[in-house]
Amino acid sequence: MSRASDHAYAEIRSLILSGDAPPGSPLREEQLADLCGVSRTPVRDALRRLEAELYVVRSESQRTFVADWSREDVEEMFALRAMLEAHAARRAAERMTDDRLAELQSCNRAIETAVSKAKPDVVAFLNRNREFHGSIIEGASSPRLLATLATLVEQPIVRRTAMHYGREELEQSASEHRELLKAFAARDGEWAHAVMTGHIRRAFHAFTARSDQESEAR
Amino acid sequence: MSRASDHAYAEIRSLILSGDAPPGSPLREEQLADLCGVSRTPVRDALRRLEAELYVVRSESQRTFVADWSREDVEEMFALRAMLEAHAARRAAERMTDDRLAELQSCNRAIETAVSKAKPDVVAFLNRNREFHGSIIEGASSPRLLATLATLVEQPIVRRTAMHYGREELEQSASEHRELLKAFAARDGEWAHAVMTGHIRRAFHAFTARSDQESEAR
DNA sequence: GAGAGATGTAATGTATACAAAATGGAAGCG
DNA sequence: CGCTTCCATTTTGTATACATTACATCTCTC
Repeated sequence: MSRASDHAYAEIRSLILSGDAPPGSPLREEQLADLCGVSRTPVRDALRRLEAELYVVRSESQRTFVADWSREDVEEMFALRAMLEAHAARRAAERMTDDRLAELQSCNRAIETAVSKAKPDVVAFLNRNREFHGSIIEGASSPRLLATLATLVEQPIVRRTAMHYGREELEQSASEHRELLKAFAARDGEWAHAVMTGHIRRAFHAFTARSDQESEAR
Repeated sequence: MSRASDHAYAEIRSLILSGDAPPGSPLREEQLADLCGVSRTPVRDALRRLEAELYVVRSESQRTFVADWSREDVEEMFALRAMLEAHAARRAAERMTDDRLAELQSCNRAIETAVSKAKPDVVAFLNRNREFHGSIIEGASSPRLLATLATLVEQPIVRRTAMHYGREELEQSASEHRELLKAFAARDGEWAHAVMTGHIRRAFHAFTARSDQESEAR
């Protein structure tokens, strides 16, 4: 897409992900326009995209706010993600090519490298992890599914989960990916489905445990 | 939402659903603006919404076209819908209130009335059917799920499926709804899940059979 | 003093003009 | 004769000004 609109999208998204614009805080078009150095038109465009991707919500009076996810929302999001990604994993296993398998293996090696460092490289983990899951969805060869998933997988919550991962959880994640690769190598759809379900469910509980811990700290 | 933007949305959507703008045909902003009697700004807004709801697609050069669903796309859409609505049905059954149950029963009575007429009232069927499914999704009490589903359920394909239903298929659909109501009355999540899965799968096969038939006719 | 209504302020919605980009066709070249 | 390149035209992107709507505060009445 065009420059100004893309720039506004990236800028606002990063505001949200960094926490500079915390959940529930209002987003005024003119303020964002000034911040990005563009006019309101591309900002409105960016906000629409962010709304479709559930980063922001609009009140009935059309004011925009950073999305605030309740515990139930998060639970439901993980449940949906588990269903959808497990479905994608099954389809991907049934359609697995040698090329894609090699790509996935190489991707997970990069994840393991990022994790095994003295100070785990969480940003690299996140990027490679997204690449890994994205490649599986691609391998399911259903573009509509892909579009639907992309809006769920790329949620702030997911990123925050991993941002707070400890080494143990990061290694667990990479190990689950290895299991998934075995299922793919065997072209076993049911196996891949089951492993992916477990992978997402574990991530859910890691998130819940972490946020309970944070609540206590307060 | 505001008047002009809403109007443009409704107008363009109806262009697509009616078939006046067939799949693959280009949608030019200025032309649509003239048609709706508004400026390009609200038209752009409407197109963005329609894009998020998969009614239209944008080429890499940002031109907009009416979405063209391949057979695989349709198959995948139904598979996702089955998963998601069955999930919603399970949750709804587990949370079913007497009020909602009564509402659903009344809704399905309206469907049966529409179906049993000498000349089945397909438009009424469609509206009530959407109400029925919408109420179930609401009863699942997970707003994010609802938003995701709405984009899938309201697809042109779904509408066209029913538009081509014969009396037998319409009655079958109403009868499946009755079965679903029994599962809800029993607050049996698993039962509701199973019935809903069958309901959507049958709709899928009704659609495939119908479109195969149309292909032959050509 | 409390509540309802009005009014000013601040936000979003819309229209229009201009800028940039892409497409398609024509002309020139091999 | 086919291909490429360039230019005209069409289409979308952006900025800005103005209109409209929502919100908050203030005042007036009970």
